[in-house]
Amino acid sequence: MFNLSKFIVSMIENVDDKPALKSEQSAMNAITIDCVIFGFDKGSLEVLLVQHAEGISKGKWGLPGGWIYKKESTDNAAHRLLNELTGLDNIYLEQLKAFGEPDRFPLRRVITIGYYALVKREDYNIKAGFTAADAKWYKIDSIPNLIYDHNEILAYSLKHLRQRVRQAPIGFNLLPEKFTLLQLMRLYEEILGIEMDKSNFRRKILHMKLLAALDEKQQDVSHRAAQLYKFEPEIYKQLTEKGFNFEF
Amino acid sequence: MFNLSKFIVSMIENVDDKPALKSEQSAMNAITIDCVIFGFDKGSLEVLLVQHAEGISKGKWGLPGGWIYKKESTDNAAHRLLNELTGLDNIYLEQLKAFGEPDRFPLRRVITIGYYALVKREDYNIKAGFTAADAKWYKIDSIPNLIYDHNEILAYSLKHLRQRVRQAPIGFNLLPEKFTLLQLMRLYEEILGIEMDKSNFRRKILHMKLLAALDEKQQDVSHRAAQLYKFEPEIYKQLTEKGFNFEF
DNA sequence: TACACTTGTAGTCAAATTTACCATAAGATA
DNA sequence: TATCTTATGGTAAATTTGACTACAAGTGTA
Repeated sequence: MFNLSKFIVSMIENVDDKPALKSEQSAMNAITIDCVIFGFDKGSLEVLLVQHAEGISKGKWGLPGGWIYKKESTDNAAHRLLNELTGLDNIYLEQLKAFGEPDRFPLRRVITIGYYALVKREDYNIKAGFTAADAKWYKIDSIPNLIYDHNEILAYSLKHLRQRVRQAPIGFNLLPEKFTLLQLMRLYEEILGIEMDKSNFRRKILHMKLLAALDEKQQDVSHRAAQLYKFEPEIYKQLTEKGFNFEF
Repeated sequence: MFNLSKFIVSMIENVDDKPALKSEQSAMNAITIDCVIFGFDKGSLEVLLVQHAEGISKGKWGLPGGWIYKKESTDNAAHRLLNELTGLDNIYLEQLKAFGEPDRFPLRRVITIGYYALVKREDYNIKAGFTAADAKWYKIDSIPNLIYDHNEILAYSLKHLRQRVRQAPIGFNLLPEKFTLLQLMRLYEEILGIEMDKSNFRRKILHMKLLAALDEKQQDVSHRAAQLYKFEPEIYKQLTEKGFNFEF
């Protein structure tokens, strides 16, 4: 099987020895992209990390990343790298910021642009095509020591996510298409690290009119099945145009 | 007089002809910094622009910017450039994001990192040392066509400022040390483009306990002099640690 | 001095929202 | 049937918001 993460990481470490890319594309050589990929599984917020297979940091984990082709935008590069890693398209992806400490990369001066992505674990599990030895989901409260400044990038992205999730309904990108109100609440509780009241959360979120009740209920649960809802991007769009505030 | 903005801008345009920098420092060559410098004067939010003196975009205005030395962080580079331009230290400065469209710079592939700064106009007026022909404050509702993607960077920074100003009390950086509540309210009105109620604003902002009333009143006004206040960073720090929400 | 004018400051009150609860419903399981 | 778990609906007090009124403290002027 093609070992993707080894490929991605080795590109960076070996840049001084050989052409940066095995691809036909020519890439910029002082600037990279690193992605923090968030997932949500069984009540826990997780991050997808890849393992270094060779070089000075062999065996250590890091954020997936890579180089930017000269003819693509940085956003495109991030999408491309994400697709190469997970097989997913149309992922929610946003730039965080550039990380530019002069000594962040040991071999030479490389600035990296951090991105963060939110993926639905159900989609990911189906399409991902590499072994667990290469890439692995880590709970955010048990992240190992990462290469370079990747811990810093991760910490920043988490801080950013916590802020962002209060401003816009991006949390839905971490849930399945159909979800219950309690699932949604647990997601917010986990991301924000707070406890909420079921009943009040319910009233508040429904009052926003962002959710559409489906004609369906939860299946295979050993208790009363909850109503399933889906997120309505259309309505969100309408509301934001009128200056809408998404808060808890 | 040393023409600073000509210096700054020419560095970028002439990079193919000669060494990028007239300085002794060596700089990275595919990545720049551009700064959106906000000021607040007579009730209007303004931005400091510099004029191109030569090259293909002679006479056109743009954001002040420059190159990053190999041995300095991007944040340092932004502070240094800002200091070279305005003579100011300790300016409030934050990174926006990297702008990486492949054709944003016409001559070759250059990615720029956008920063935005908030300056007190009173400080600026004292120390700035170049002619009005080089650099000029523009009201945000009458920005001319700028070089490259600088209009886009400016638009993004404005959007960002509007969001940020609701999250954290950064607006104070645009006001003098001592200010009245009405001045502060006008600032928020201008930035957010809304109208507020004097009395309610007063109640709300004082309730946050972020302001300290000074033993001083406004001078030389032809009406009842208002109480002067100053911002208390200490208290803000305490409050943010407890999870504090700054909203209007 | 009296008066109008401007802005600052305090307070009121109804409406809306939040918070902390409680109560019941709807299943599943033993 | 009894019991357990989660879903869902509701209530009442506390708090916050928004619209508005009233008055205070100065300036400038007739």
